[in-house]
Amino acid sequence: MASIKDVAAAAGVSVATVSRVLNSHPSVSPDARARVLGAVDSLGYRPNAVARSLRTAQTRTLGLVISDVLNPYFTELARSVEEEARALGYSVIIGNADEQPDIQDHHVRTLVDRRIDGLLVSPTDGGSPLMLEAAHAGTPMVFVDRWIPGLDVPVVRSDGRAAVRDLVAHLHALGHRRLAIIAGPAATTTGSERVEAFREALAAYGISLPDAYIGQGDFQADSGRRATERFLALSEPPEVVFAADNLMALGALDAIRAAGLRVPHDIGLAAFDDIPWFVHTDPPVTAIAQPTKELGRTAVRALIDRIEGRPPQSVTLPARLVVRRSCGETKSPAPAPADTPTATTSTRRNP
Amino acid sequence: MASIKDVAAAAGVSVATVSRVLNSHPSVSPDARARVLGAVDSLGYRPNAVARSLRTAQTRTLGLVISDVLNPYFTELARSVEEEARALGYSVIIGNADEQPDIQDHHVRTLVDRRIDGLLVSPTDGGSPLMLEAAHAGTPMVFVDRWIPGLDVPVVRSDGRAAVRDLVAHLHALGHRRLAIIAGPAATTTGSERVEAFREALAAYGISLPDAYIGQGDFQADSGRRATERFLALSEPPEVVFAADNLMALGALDAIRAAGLRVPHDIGLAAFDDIPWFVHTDPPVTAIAQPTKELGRTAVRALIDRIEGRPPQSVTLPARLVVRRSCGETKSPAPAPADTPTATTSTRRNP
DNA sequence: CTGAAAGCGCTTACAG
DNA sequence: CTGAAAGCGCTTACAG
Repeated sequence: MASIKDVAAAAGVSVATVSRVLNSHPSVSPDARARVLGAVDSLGYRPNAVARSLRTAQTRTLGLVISDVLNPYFTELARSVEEEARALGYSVIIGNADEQPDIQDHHVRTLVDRRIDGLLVSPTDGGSPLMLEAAHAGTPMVFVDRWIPGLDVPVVRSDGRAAVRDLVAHLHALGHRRLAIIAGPAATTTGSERVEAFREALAAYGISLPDAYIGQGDFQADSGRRATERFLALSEPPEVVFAADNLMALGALDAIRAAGLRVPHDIGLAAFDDIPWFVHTDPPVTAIAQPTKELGRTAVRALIDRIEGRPPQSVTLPARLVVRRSCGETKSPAPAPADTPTATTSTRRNP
Repeated sequence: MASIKDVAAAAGVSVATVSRVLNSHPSVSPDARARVLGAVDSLGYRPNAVARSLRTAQTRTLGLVISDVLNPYFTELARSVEEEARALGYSVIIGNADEQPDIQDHHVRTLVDRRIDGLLVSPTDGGSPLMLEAAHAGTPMVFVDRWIPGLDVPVVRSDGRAAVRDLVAHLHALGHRRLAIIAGPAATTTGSERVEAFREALAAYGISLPDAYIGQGDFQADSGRRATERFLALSEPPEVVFAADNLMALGALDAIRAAGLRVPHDIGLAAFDDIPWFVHTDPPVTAIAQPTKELGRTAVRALIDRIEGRPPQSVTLPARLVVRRSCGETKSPAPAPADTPTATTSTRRNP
């Protein structure tokens, strides 16, 4: 592959001049510029980004470590992050932790070794030593979705508290009183917060959340399945199960179906995180939708602010309830047609 | 951040010795090794991968350019690629082309500029000049899923021909004769091949595939919706619609629902590419499943073979039909229970 | 076993 | 406007 030396030789100038042309430095004669551009063209020269990074100490690359790529929520987040980063002149390298702290650490280490300019993380756990070290070592960092308390790292996330209250109001209006939740790992913020929000919302109706109605999941489908099986085996099973993410909801659907029961006739189901497929499940699933695309964009901007020396900001965006049919039909006024089929493609449009 | 010089100074040795310890070169005295390791530890030193890459002319990084991350098929492919690459000591940088040739080219260019060791591509089009150049310029390259004919680049893909024949046999047995397809872009191999496979399979039953029954899609949900609307507006609409990927099937479901029709009662639906959600749609969707995980693994191995100078091999793996209920119920022997709820998590297990 | 030195491909003061 | 030179952080023959 041609190097800057080859270009300089072909153009009959020094490598310094080639570099200046390449970086649109003003003081280059039109003649030299033309000769360099000609040489670049005929040699098919492309600057070596590795060498450039070594010299300038910046890679124009962002790292994104997410908990699980197979989770459509994170896929959409990753897409929006990459889109915004690209628009701002950065590339992004995605690391998939697969909800495993050691894989997460592997990615963080690799990313830091490659000297990425900044790191976007949705931590899988409460904070491994490596993650804490990275945060303190001064790698510009921003948390998205999940975060680690006690660190001086900006957080971009959404607040589902109000939406969970709306959900509980909806369930209560439908006459449901025995309400259970499948929680995520307590070590994650989204794991514990969603349970707390649910518990508080129930309390407002004088409903308690007994331990038997708290299933311990890990945000993966299998755990949703197991938790639901346990609920169904109870002498008094819940009337509605609220899964703290979409994969556990999928597992819950599996378990309910395997037990020969029907949603919502025999048991209701709701989920945190909305995805296009929920419009098409049997029945369509009532869910809490995060402003995922906006979250990704905002997180990138916050990180780049930090990288470029501007004060970064933590941002919290509201989530909203999308009522469908999986908890039973509302008898009263029809629910707002919030999700026409076009919901599928909403991710393709800018708000 | 500490550099190799700092470590050398702290350990009282030369940078050459530090480098030898880091790369487990045999000829280092135990004493020197211990002092270096101690210094590395106390300084929290991590080698700069950028500098190392510049020097060794290898990045131990693979590029993967896929057509659409939001398509669960590609997400799963990407995951399997990353997993296998990691196991073999490589990182992977994913570029999402979003089915747009110019974005695809952007990623190819960026990846080549970063001097990735090899490129895995599922091309969005018939071959942009840049892609052809990259292939000829000697960047080790392997095509996955889709490929560009006429290039000397190994291809790892799956053959759906037999599965499409099984599908047509299934539809024929159910009494369906008016069969339509929503095709992908003709410029992609998977776009054209699936139509041809379908046409051939129909021919075996003396059924023709009229132009009106070929919807032109682009592998995105919206195009599936529009094509289906057009089918439904026909004076003689098809009895079954076969979507060439899962997103267009989702769009078809939308259109059918919007028209107030039911699947399979009013119209049948089948899809190429199986995904966990198809078990839970209303009704569960009959689909052709690719060995996606295996495809990703095989592609990585082929690419690394090429990178490390071993002769790489093209591989074609068979796809298989998974019968569910979206084309009507089989009256005769119940279909094999190929997809119990555990299908959801099958991607978590090794075959 | 060890170190001095060259060099990977760039960028950027510095001097002219 | 231009070039010679230093240097980013490594690795690796080469000589001892």
